[in-house]
Amino acid sequence: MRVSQFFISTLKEAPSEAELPSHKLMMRAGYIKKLASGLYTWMPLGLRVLRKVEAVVREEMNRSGGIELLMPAVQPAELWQETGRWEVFGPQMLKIKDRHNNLFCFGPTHEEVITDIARREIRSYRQLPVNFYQIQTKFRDEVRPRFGVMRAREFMMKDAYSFHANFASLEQTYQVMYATYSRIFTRLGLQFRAVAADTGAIGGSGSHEFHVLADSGEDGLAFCPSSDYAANVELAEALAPTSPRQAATEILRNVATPNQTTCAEVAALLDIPVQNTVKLLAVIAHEKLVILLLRGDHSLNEVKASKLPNMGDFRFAREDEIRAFFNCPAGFLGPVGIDRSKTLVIADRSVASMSDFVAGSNQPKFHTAGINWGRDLPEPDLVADIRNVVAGDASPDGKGTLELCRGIEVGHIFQLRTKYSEALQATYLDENGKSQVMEMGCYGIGVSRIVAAAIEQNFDARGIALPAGMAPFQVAIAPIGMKKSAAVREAAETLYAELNAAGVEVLLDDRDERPGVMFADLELIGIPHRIVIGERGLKENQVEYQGRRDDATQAIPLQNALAFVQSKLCVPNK
RNA sequence: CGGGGUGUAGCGUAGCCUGGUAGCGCGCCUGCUUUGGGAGCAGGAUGUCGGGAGUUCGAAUCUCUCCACCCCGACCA
Repeated sequence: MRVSQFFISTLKEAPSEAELPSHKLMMRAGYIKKLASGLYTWMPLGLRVLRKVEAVVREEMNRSGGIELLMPAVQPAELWQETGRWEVFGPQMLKIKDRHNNLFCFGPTHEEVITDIARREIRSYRQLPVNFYQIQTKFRDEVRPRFGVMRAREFMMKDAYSFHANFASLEQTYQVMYATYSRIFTRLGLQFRAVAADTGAIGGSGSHEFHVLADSGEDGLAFCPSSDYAANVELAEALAPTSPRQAATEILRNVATPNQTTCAEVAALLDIPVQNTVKLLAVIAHEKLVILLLRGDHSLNEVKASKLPNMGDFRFAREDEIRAFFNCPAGFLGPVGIDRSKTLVIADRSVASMSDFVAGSNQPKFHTAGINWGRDLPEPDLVADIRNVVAGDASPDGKGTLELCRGIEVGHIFQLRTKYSEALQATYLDENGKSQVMEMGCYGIGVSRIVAAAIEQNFDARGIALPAGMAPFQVAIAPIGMKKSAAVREAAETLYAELNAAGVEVLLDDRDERPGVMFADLELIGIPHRIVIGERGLKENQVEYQGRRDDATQAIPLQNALAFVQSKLCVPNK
């Protein structure tokens, strides 16, 4: 491709709305253009990258037995009403009406449609298992789209759905998909981690997420370096302390804390470890105020808490609800002296094993110290794991301690079991001629998100430095003074023709720009290999090579340029 | 949806407090020069100052209102 016949639009300054390096660079490199919040055009350059990712995903899906099809993006409401998700999905689903006033949605996912296909097309156990997939645009009306295509409303997804005669078959395909996903992310040159995950709104049993590791990731991950335990922090279990609760040694007393409202501030004032403090969170569950107790340095895990009996969709209590119950402003709330007939006290496992601890007093400007369970207040109504794990916690598999990192979720696989096949009556006849409900799995990859995540992991001060498998072009030729110098022109055109003939994706910068402009653009847009051709070098019969991650150029004989580039393409550019 | 913030040319921004000709850098167009790290000179184009209403002789600037976008939180397959 010649730059003069392609379309490149780079920016020296990133639009002010971009925060993340990947977002800024994708805007600056002209990969994407924003149309509206969460809606982006993939410009020619960015689209080439997107297609590279798609191609790898498609190849690996085909290789592992996936069968590609393409379902409609627009789906009738009736199908969603059958599974009850028309209501459950809520405002995240874009609902639309056609000219006949019939209701549709722009598909946020395709369990309903594919299960409808399965129930119509699959009659016999002989047709199972089968694994359908598609690569297609999804729309989810996110509450807060952000970070460019990282969390866009319209995005490209690969979604696969498998159907099985029994659970063992599902488990087998699930393992195949797990391995396939690992291979896809490895091939794309990404650092990633697979973690056990919560199943969320999609439902089902087993589930794993695949995360590209990046500090800017929106998800917290817990993993154990000395075992293969890894889980989303949402799910990672915080074990109960192994040492039993110590006997009380202190007397119960109020301490003045005139300006201290957080556990850290109180601990600092009293010169005690923050681990000796307890914080109280007041939440409303089923219209009843519930008290959650956490150690001062711990944070609430809302996913865990919402799974407790009667907690369901709880919310934090408002200031007026707190005052009505405690007769005290937030910041000084504590568990001692509470009317336990009107509330439920749920203590985190770590809090339940504490003694002589400090908490609010339910009087402004005072905290209470020397609190002990049993002596100063009744035991908790419920002791449960309701906190997020922290680095250094014991691994739930008992094989070491946990570490934390952050990740960008790029893949998620689920064992759906019969949630959708039952609702939509997707059945088949087994060997005995008996009707059975199909087992189902589903497997998603955020194709467009991978592009952003990969850049998040592969950039430098000069711009995007994607792994070779994802770069928009493999090689760039930058001729200096091309219009003026016949020698330069001829050498550049010859090498360009040779590389094209050899099937290399080569970009010839024939704009006749100054060298600095060409270099800056080619580096910004992330071409892994660059050949510079100038009169200076041609006098010595040489051209220059520089890899995108190299610090310096190296001279190579002109006649070896083709072979040299080809040798570079054979080794991973990482 | 709650809290905070921002809207001025394609991008980045100044001006707003204290009302009076809309400015700068980059980019873009023309010409000449230049050609090994985002060139120089000369000339030029592009703004309904987010929309609407109001106050005023006069509004980018003050007031009200709507909209869009961004950040934090909640939410999230």
